[in-house]
Amino acid sequence: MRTPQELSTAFRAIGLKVTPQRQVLFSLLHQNDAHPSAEAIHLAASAVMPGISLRTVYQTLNDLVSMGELQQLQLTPGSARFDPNTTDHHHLVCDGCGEIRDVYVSGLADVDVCGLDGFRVAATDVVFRGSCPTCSSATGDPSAPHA
Amino acid sequence: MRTPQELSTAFRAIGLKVTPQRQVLFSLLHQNDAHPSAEAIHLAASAVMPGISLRTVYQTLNDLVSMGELQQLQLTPGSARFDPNTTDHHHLVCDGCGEIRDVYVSGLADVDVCGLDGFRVAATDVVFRGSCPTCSSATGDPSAPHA
DNA sequence: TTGCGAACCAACAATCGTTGCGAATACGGT
DNA sequence: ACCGTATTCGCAACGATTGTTGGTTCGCAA
Ligand SMILES: [Mn+2]
Ligand SMILES: [Mn+2]
Ligand SMILES: [Zn+2]
Ligand SMILES: [Zn+2]
Repeated sequence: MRTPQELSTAFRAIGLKVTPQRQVLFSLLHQNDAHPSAEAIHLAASAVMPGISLRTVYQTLNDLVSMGELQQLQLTPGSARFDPNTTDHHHLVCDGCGEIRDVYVSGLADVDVCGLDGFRVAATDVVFRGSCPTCSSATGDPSAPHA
Repeated sequence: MRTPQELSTAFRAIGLKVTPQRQVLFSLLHQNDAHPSAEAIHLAASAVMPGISLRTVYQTLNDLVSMGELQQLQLTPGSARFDPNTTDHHHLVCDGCGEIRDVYVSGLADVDVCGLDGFRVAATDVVFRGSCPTCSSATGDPSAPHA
């Protein structure tokens, strides 16, 4: 996702107005690597601008997604997550706490894929599921310090 | 997923009963490679057993998932898809029609993953998104025959 | 500065996918 | 056949997201 300033310009360029609400959302999303849900963004926005409506948050998130500034992820059942990181990256999902982290994968082009007869691949998403360090140490860690 | 017969035995072994509804679901799911939604399964089951409730379908699907006989996939927003194929495989998702197909990937162990500091990976899911042959030929196919 | 139209909000209602609940029913070990 | 318990099913409720409408605010181009 581009900077709030650049997004303001981009919004105006396509006839969308740059409102205070949208500016708050721009800055909350900029370089946000937490992969927040709409609800989480609304919560954070409410701290800065009390009264901002959840409806407006969804509206703006959808705008950003269709502009290609934001990626919408559906890695688990439940609410969608939003990702301003539009570089080529993939994700770690913690089954324990639901945290999502960025991960960078190289050598993907070398894997051998069997079964795509005629299917045209536009994007490849790799999702690693498991436990984050916090959740790992909390339970069932065979490498935990003694008893 | 095992055969309906084996599932019946497995259900009884853990104190679950083998009802006609469940038997219908067992046979509809066995070797089903369509990655159906709960709704789709309910529809198919209704043809065989009119009156079977959607609630029962969800109930049994959940049982099968927690027994490890069925995989639950959430590859897009919307309804979950269920997959009796428990072999090591991955998926193609058609953005056009929503079809999901199996695909087999080898050489995944050789990719270089950067950024998993302390994260414990239990499973890796690869999702290829694009267009199936049908949807490709329908629109925007640069290799389509003439006009 | 003014004016048009876009965006906002509040307050709902509605949709979709899924689960909770409770009364009636049926499986299956004895 | 009997009985305890699991299962079924219909309906209500849920969480996430979107539609609507009417009144107000406000960006921004002229
Ligand atoms: Mn990311
Ligand atoms: Mn599959
Ligand atoms: Zn965790
Ligand atoms: Zn298709």
